[in-house]
Amino acid sequence: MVGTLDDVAAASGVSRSTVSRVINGGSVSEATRHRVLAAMGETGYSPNLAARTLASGRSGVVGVVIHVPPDLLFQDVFFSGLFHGIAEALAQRGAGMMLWLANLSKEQTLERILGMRLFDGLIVTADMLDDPLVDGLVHSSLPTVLVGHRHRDRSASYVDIDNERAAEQITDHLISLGRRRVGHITGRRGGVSAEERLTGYRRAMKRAGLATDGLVADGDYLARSGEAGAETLLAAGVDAIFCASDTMAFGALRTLERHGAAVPDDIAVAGFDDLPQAAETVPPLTTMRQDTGRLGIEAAHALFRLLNDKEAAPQRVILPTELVIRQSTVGALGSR
Amino acid sequence: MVGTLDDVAAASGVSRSTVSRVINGGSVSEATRHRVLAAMGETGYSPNLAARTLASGRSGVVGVVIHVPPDLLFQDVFFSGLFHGIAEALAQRGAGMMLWLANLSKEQTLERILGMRLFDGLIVTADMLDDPLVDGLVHSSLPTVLVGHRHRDRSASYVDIDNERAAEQITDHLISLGRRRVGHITGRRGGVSAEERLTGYRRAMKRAGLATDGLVADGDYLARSGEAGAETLLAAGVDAIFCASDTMAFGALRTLERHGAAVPDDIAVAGFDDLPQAAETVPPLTTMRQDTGRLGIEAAHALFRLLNDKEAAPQRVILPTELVIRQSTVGALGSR
DNA sequence: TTGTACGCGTTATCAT
DNA sequence: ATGATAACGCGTACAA
Repeated sequence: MVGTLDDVAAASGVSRSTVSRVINGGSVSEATRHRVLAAMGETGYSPNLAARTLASGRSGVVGVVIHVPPDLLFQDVFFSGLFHGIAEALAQRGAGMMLWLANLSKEQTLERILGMRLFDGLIVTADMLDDPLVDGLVHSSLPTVLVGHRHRDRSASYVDIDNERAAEQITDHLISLGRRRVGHITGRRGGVSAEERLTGYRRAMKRAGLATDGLVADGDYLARSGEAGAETLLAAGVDAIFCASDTMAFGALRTLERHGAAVPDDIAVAGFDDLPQAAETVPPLTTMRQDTGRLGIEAAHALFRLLNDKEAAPQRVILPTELVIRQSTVGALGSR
Repeated sequence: MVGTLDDVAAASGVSRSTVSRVINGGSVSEATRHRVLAAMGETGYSPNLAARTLASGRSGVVGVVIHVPPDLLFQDVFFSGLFHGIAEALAQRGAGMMLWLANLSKEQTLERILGMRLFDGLIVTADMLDDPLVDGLVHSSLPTVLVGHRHRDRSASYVDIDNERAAEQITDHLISLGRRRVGHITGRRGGVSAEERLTGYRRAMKRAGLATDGLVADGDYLARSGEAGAETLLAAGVDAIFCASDTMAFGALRTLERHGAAVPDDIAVAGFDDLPQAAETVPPLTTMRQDTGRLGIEAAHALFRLLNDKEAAPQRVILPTELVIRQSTVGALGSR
């Protein structure tokens, strides 16, 4: 038995409401506050979340929805970094975290989450172009922050990076080095980030007057698709490859090495993410740095802003990315 | 507005209690049940978790406590597999999952979890010899299932493998191949699994009349410590190395290759876990298979048994492990 | 500053 | 089989 508000009230000789006030910060005289606090210490009282939620409508719990196959959460650094950031930020603010992965269908997940009516707010990954789960959540009455966003989410709250611009920038870098047949290995097609990076790549190529026919290979962000993509692009006779993820770039490097193609002399290679390993490859990988942990933290903070101010406008946060130039594109020139 | 029990009652012309009965399976006539169900469909009603929890004392939510640094959750396959299994099993049973990692101190975590009084039960990893968090949770009034267990947890509910016996078995295998100076690279010292595997290794060696002085190198389950440990053991002149994890074995193999030591001719190598990559190393790795996903599933099932039967005895589940013999210990002999 | 009284949405007990 | 009605533990107008 942990006791209730009434127990504390009885123990300290005041009414229940007074105890409630010292907990929630109402105006209480210093003397009684002291007595109540003492009583709370003895009984080891702590408020019942269910009762408090029922009475106040706030639970202090936020739902985190990452509807991807659970193993992807661990394989794909984007998700693990993101998750890490969210967990940390929520814990710091004393919020509970309820997690939903892709163990159920999107429809089931949606129903359960909205049905519970327990959460103060939601953090949801939104990378699929067509996603009934995200649609349902965004249009629910719950304060929701998306990680990533589709065009239709323009009026929602979200945190994201500018994928298109980042891809354009890294492609520009390749072109500025004199590369003309720049290939691209995409991320998971149908995903917003993949499509936008592809768009950015295409735009840079077009602006430089370069064709992209046959220079795009579909990937899925994972290493094996990088190997396969490089194989394809090698046959297409590229002189540079921009991979939509570092992980794919690692795979591409392996393929190129197996084929005896020199990097960057024959073919320049660039990735996206700046994973820790990107600095350790041979040659070290040029890439676009993004901080996925920060993305998670910002998502949590945006949500808190929404929760603390009912009138708050939708929160939209675009985090910066940074081109990190290493030897996989500039050879030894760039260093020492 | 999602509506309340009263709304449904009004819409279907029955009392609130009757609606509650059709939801929770009381005895209701087929006719009224039908009307109520229809009304629920229209209003899109779904019960309020907080209210239900307050009234019944059951929330349908279980707390999952994996108090390790969040990045370890992703690096260490033991945890990711475990987590995966737990998430899947809970989702299947329609239970919500609230997750606690090491974002707060153990004391803070303990306080928050017990303070909430929202969970029906708890699943907690227990690998540290001295862990106030686990102690507090086990001694709380909440039904709790441990993953792993210390000696002092003998009377609690847990799922685990027999680490000591498994280590003994794999060491026996090495000895049976004629190896005499079998070294061991341990897991995280202070962890139950690491200590027990060490004990099992020592026991097998002792029984065979072999000394272990200078043949034990401390590791931490991760690859780098495997490299370092192999370095040490190489200098100690071993003819076999049993690593407490596959990940460390991968590191050890790299070190041995760098030193030009032939595996298994000069030095036999064995791991623990049977990760997917264990079959892909050169040579393929002999190892002890354990199914960490299954461990998570069993933990969830054990908890459900506890929840469904208040009188249930403590659940104790020891999952089997399996010695998988590959070329890293038997060379080409074992195959084709 | 403090206390009273009601409501939050359910479940559960007791009549009927 | 069904319907009142009392908890469940807390927040909060409102009154004092």
